[in-house]
Amino acid sequence: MPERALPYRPHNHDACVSQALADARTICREQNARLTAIRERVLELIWQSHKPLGAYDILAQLGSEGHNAAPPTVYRALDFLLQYGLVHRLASLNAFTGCSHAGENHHGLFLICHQCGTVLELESAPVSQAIDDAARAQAFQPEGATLEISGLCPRCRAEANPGAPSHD
Amino acid sequence: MPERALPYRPHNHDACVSQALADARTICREQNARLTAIRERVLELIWQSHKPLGAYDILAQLGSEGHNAAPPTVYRALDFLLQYGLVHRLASLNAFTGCSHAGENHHGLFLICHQCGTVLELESAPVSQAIDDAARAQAFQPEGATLEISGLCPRCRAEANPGAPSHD
DNA sequence: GCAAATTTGCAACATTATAACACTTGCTGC
DNA sequence: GCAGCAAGTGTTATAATGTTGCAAATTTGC
Repeated sequence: MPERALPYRPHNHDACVSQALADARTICREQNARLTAIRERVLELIWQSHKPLGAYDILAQLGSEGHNAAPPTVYRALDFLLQYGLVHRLASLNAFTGCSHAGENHHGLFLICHQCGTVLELESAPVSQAIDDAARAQAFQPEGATLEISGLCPRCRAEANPGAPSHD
Repeated sequence: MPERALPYRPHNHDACVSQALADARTICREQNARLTAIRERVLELIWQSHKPLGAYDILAQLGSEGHNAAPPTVYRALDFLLQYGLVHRLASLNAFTGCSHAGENHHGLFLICHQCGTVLELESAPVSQAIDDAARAQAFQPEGATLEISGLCPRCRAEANPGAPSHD
């Protein structure tokens, strides 16, 4: 599997989108789930950038392209996409972002730039392990995680402090 | 400093509350912040249990005791309490919980029982470290964290599976 | 084709949070 | 004490986010 492009660096974003859509189609086919036109369109809108989209942003975009949808339409599509792990909801932003590890059954760790809004999803075994240990130490049985880190992405960091070297 | 009682175990909860209020008064005095009647009352309501409270729950409780407040009153009190680290907001629940490490300038890790609603706040150096490492590996500069783990607390685990031994 | 199940459309509504502006309270310097 | 100012509170209205319930349309399995 090819390394995915980092959202921070310029990349052929159309390729991101078509890859995500192709993955989604595969996953849905395998699980006998129906990736209907609306669901696919919502997924595509979410993938239009690496910035999370609110449900009402999606609604507005659908509206501006003639599909006059009501909130439940969007929320149902989002529920479906969440259920199949194709998108994530970012609780700290009330917004949705495309899942870059679709099909891997994971809890992501999200790095959210409060400057430009870009989100990078990571998997980190050490983080998962540390959390699991901490929970176990309290006899707590973890089932789901919301891990959202807010800060400055490398690009915005560089802008804020142009002299500093980049460890990129 | 005495070990704090665990929310999961029966404890003298009045002591939790009065400790929290005393801490709050100290912190506010030190920082020349005004812990007014409303702010203190909101803090007390939040500490009434180890279950997070929604802003509108607080509003309702204030109402039921004759103080007919409007949403901004509650949200302003909450903003104040958040600012001085006396409460935390749980993004995954849209609710507020008392900070059990007030004054320590920290990001908590929250273990949220989806059965009984109880929340335990932890500090975990290994978790913080792992997250910091993961962020740094992406040249991302972390500033704030939302770490909320949903699962089963020991008490509810025991109820769900009475035969299992407790590693308490 | 047809019955059943799933999906979508739609209207209304619920919940969470904020804006704007007037009024009150408490502090500061004199 | 008290004028003047900043901080805090009250009140109304409204914005933003998310859900319920039911009917119509579409798809699926047979």
